[in-house]
Amino acid sequence: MTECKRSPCPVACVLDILGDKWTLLVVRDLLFGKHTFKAFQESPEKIPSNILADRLKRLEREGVVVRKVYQERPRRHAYYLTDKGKELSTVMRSMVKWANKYIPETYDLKTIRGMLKE
Amino acid sequence: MTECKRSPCPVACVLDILGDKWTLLVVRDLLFGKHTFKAFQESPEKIPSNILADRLKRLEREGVVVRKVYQERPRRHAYYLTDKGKELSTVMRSMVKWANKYIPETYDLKTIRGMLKE
DNA sequence: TTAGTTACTTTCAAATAACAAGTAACAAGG
DNA sequence: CCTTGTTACTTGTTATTTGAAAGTAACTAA
Repeated sequence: MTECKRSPCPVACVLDILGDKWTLLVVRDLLFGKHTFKAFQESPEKIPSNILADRLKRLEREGVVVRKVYQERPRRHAYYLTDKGKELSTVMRSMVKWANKYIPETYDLKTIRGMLKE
Repeated sequence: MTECKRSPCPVACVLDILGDKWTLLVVRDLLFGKHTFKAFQESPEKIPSNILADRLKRLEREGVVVRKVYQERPRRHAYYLTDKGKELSTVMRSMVKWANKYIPETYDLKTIRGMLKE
């Protein structure tokens, strides 16, 4: 079973998992304590529901996220980061540092955490 | 002039610039000393030429890259990272660290540097 | 019975990506 | 000169992905 990736470059491999406009925002929400489909949808960027469903599936397949039943009747699921997922916090923080330095009017992490809670 | 971004979240803003499968590979090549259109095309992931042209334009517009004439007759250009671009090395390194830990058979930075030189 | 909630899936036009081929501006060789 | 080669793109053309809206399933509560 040959794993089919573009190249053995770690950057390319990360981009095969996270290289799009939405995936890392879901990871951000998970890191900030959001766990349900609805909660992700309510974030300020307003991710379309079909894209969200697709990205959650992909993250689960990649072992970044696990899905757990949190309620029977009606059956409802919640999403959690695995250790692999949790360690993306370092990648995210380096991005935040860069953005705060070079992109005007971006909030810092604390402010964002506040925004997502409301 | 209201800047039109999805949200003031630094993660979202970074993804508006780098959130796709190719852009950060061009930045990687630049960090590793590649500077010409042809050199980027020769990297192992084989970026299509129209996508490369588009990404270089976008990176220039975002102030991550500058284009300089390195030869008149025929006129030829080379691309270089600005300070803003160079500081993406920290983001890239955090990705490499994560990939080396969680994605099997990814090379380390030194090996990749070697691959890109040949 | 009707409305509301959550977690999706489906539909479809529009945008984007991938692949192949073409072009411009020269240089070098025969 | 004329052809071949090189670099840096651009232009089609087709394939895939996206995004907005609407629909569905399985309930709960009024």
